[in-house]
Amino acid sequence: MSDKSNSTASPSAPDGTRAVVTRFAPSPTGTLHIGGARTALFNWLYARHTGGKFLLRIEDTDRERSKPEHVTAILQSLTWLGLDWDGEPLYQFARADRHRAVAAELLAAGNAYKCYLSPDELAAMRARAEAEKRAYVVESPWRDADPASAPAGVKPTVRLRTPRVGETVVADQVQGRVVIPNKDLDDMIILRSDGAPTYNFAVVVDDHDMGVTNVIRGVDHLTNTARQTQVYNAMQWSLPAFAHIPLVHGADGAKLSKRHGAQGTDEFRAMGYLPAALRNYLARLGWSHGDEEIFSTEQAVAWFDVADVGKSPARFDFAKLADLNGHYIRQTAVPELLVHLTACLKGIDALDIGVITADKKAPPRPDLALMQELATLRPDLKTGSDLLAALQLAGTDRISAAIPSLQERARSLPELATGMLYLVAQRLLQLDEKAQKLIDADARRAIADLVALFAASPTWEASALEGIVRTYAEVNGLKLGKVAQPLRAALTGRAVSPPVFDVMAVLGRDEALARLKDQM
RNA sequence: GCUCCCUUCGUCUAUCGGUUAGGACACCAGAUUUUCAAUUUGGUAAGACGGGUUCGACUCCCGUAGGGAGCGCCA
Repeated sequence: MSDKSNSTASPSAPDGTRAVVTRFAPSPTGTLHIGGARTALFNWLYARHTGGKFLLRIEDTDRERSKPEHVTAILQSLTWLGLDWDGEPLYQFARADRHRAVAAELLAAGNAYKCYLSPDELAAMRARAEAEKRAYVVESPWRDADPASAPAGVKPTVRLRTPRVGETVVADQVQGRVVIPNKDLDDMIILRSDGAPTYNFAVVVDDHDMGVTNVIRGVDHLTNTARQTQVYNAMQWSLPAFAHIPLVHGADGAKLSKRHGAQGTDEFRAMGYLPAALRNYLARLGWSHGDEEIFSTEQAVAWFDVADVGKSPARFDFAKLADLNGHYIRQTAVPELLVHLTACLKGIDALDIGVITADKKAPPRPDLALMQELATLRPDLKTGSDLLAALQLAGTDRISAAIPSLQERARSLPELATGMLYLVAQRLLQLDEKAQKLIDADARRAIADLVALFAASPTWEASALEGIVRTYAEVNGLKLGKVAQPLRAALTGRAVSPPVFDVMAVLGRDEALARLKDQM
């Protein structure tokens, strides 16, 4: 991409219109925000829908805050989400010479000028504007001053010479026609005094050079677009189509932030959401296709259009995400689920269990719930990786055997793992309060009777074991629950678990009998 | 403060001047059930407010209120 960055025309689509090129342009100052993930998703969906290209640009011009590890993390998150990009990511900082060259063109054509206003002078102007309750609009005296009168030894910024009268119109595919009077738009700085290009300028040059036809980004960039439009006009470049999508808010309606429990895509992975579920949820947040709620990525690609994106901000609803996630967990085949589970457990390593649990209004953290449960059952296991190792010790075939009965009740991967804890529990099992209550004198007698019957069973299949218990209950005039619940308590240490006979089958004859005998 | 944007059940949304205002999540109740889920049946629940325009407004216009975003030599 970058080697032919001066090309202005994008390839033509078969029908003669320009082929669509979208881009996602994160700045690597942190991990991928969930709102950014949605922006990326919309760009990706639109590109795939139209058969166009989805490009990536790393906006790393802030040398202080940009970090290579953030680039890696962002790319990993996009990959995890299944959003593949075309070509190599473009690094904005590497293109500073090109940006300066365009600035020089603008200067030569008289569309930009050198401004010798100092930061102090600007601060004073802003303070005055605030005091007089006016909008802060810089009117540089250098716009029309004689360059010869420039102060010696002062490095100027370069400002765009923008129209003083009239208006700049953004024809937005989501927001509609947004009109901003030019008098409210001051002459933006395109080159800092150190020669570094500014964001609003670099974006235009890059979008143009990359052949971007459709800019889909958050509404927080709407006013930037007016400024960027002025750059396009000054260079006589054709404008891309703009679509400014509403932001994602937390449950309280404020912009999504740390206080809402999670905002990084990596955190959602640790919480055990499947990429397919997150994709489905995110797509449905602000966009709709009739009454469709659950749809495959292929369907989303087939249906997606920026015209169907709403204008109002949407609140993030963890309950709905969890419901969707449960759906996708049930849909996923065991081997694939195992892959996701492994990755998820590894991600729980660094999490501090002590944090976050205080706020009642905070969204549920299945990962933390898992760790708390683990702390009571196996205090020796401290991290998700420890648990993973313990599970692997129990045997992959056992894990696989345990999954089918668990996946239909789990709404997240950590929940799935929580349901597996009976596998790694060690004798003597620590029964929780509810489980202890289930084991009374009657229960002990029943367990003793059943242990004898089980021991005599030629097979250890769930159906056979169930037959034994059903017959026993019937003969003794007991409800099945009266017998099955104590078994559950003895086998898992909990009053809630997957079906007991599945549990017994997964544990195997020796371990199951031993746990039962422990409670006689 | 200034500029711009938004407003249908608790939440995400459908509706594109004529509907008993639909769906999904959540919630409540019933069925099913060895627990929890899953499944299934049913239920509660909405056009912010006030004016217009119109035979007729959730839908178009104006105002009010509430909410959001932007106002850097950050991105």
